[in-house]
Amino acid sequence: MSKIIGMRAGQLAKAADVNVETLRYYERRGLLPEPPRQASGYRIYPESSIDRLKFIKGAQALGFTLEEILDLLNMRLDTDANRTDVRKRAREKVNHIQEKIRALQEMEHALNQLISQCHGDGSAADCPILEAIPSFGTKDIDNEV
Amino acid sequence: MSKIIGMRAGQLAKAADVNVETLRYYERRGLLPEPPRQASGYRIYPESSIDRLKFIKGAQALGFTLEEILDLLNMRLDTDANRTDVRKRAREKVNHIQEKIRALQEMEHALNQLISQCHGDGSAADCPILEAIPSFGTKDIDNEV
DNA sequence: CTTGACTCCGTACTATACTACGAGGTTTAT
DNA sequence: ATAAACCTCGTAGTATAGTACGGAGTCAAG
Repeated sequence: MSKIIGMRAGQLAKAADVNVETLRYYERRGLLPEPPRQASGYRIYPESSIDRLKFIKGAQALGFTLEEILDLLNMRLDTDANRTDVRKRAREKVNHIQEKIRALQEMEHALNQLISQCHGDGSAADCPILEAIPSFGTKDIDNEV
Repeated sequence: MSKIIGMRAGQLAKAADVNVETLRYYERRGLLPEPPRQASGYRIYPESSIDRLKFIKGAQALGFTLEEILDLLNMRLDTDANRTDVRKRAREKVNHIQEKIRALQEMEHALNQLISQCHGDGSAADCPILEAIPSFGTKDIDNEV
């Protein structure tokens, strides 16, 4: 008797540090493909689901919406699109990501300014942050991927 | 007769590309300081409000919550905290930002992989993305600032 | 001196992304 | 074989971040 390899909802949820309900939610949203079922109806997830969930969580923390993440994940599956299209869309996403990186670097720089300007151990009343970064936020960073 | 310099809600909203209602919402949340009022009760915003709003919008697009942004903005105003504390908190935020940058760079790398692997002009069926980034998402990036 | 655009306020509604609930069936350890 | 633990589903509730509404007051142009 060969046992089907894979994990159940609870195990996956624990491994990826998400709520079990979130798995169903992502399945509905198309972020997590419908896994095979046991005779009982129980879902059996492959190990790779853990990485997929971590990818989703990571991308979210970077300001991508589930919609955008879906788009990222499905890029390779869009068989209607030809490779020229995929490359074009990928390049757009790269640009968008570079914008985000640039903005984060400005923020990092501003905080480092704050750290160096805010020396000694007195009151913090005069330590600036927004003032340290007049350039930040002047370029539009929207969430379009 | 000297006129009070500043802009009204509608002008600020337009300049910063946000909804007028959002201004009131941010005011309630403490993200936008309560501006002075005209005799009529109309708010008069200083020019600097535009930058503040753009900062907020930019930070949001990078995955920061309003709560976290408030924390960033108020860092310099926390007169209870001493400079040693502010520096410590700023360093934590810098680390967090560096994590985000690193993750975005991985994503960028993965997309560039996709672009180079997905050459020619045939079907996009076999162009990978998640597969191109086995390492992505293995390190936790939560939203704690 | 009126008309239209703008602003005020409280409150209610919406979208996104979960998260919980409850009734019932399944699996597993004792 | 039975109880604890787990899973199924639809549906309902929550948190965050706006966004809209509507009645009333204000301001500027004609």
